[in-house]
Amino acid sequence: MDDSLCPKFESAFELLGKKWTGLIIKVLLTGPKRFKDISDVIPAMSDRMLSERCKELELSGVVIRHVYPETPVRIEYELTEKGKDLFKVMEEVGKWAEKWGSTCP
Amino acid sequence: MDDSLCPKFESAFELLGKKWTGLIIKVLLTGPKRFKDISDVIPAMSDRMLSERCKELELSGVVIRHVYPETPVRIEYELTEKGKDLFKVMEEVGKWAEKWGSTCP
DNA sequence: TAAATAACTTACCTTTAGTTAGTATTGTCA
DNA sequence: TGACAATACTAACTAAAGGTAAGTTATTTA
Repeated sequence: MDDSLCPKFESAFELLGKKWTGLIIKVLLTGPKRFKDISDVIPAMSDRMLSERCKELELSGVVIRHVYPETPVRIEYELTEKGKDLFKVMEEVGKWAEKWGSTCP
Repeated sequence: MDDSLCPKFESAFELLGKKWTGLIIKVLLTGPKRFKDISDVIPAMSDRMLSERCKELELSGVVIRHVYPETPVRIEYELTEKGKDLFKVMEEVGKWAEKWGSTCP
């Protein structure tokens, strides 16, 4: 049988298999958020990382960055359709996490 | 509303949010595999990484390491119930990857 | 006897992530 | 007015993770 991995699957995990990415997406599934809002929910993550991940996620088409030219300027990050489509993935991760609590067997 | 992240969810992503982990689990979902078999399916990953990840996955109760004292000794890695339970997650990642091909919006 | 295979380990170096501090812009407080 | 605070970053530096290549042990095959 063909056990070789699908390249699409591999590239999905280039995204999800990076530190913080999953958590950022999870947070954005609750609606568009400002930089500060995301960083408040994930305090262990540094601003530098959040900034870097947001750029990567924008590049890969998972989030859009909205600039509202108010005073002071407001910037929001929102999931695209592609991003919102990760809902099911996150839901299953949530169920698994709930069931197994993680760490101990 | 409470947007704070569940610690269980966070710790799930300490596992999945690491390079190679997702791919190794995906491979093991097709059945128990030897070290060499896994490394053949994921050629971009080094032996050092596979060795390190296998230990981590064993520690977190996702895989069991079977030693068959034949000559030469045969070692197989198999998913535990906890590991097999990630099937749904992987299935959803697969669907998403299939739909969005990854990278371009 | 030489070379090969499985399952790792070690040493070394590069890339990624973490920490701390700083910047530009605007707003608020005394 | 002047000091301080908030937002959304960036820069500089250190620490940790990952990559590369070679070595190890035991056994088997040519």
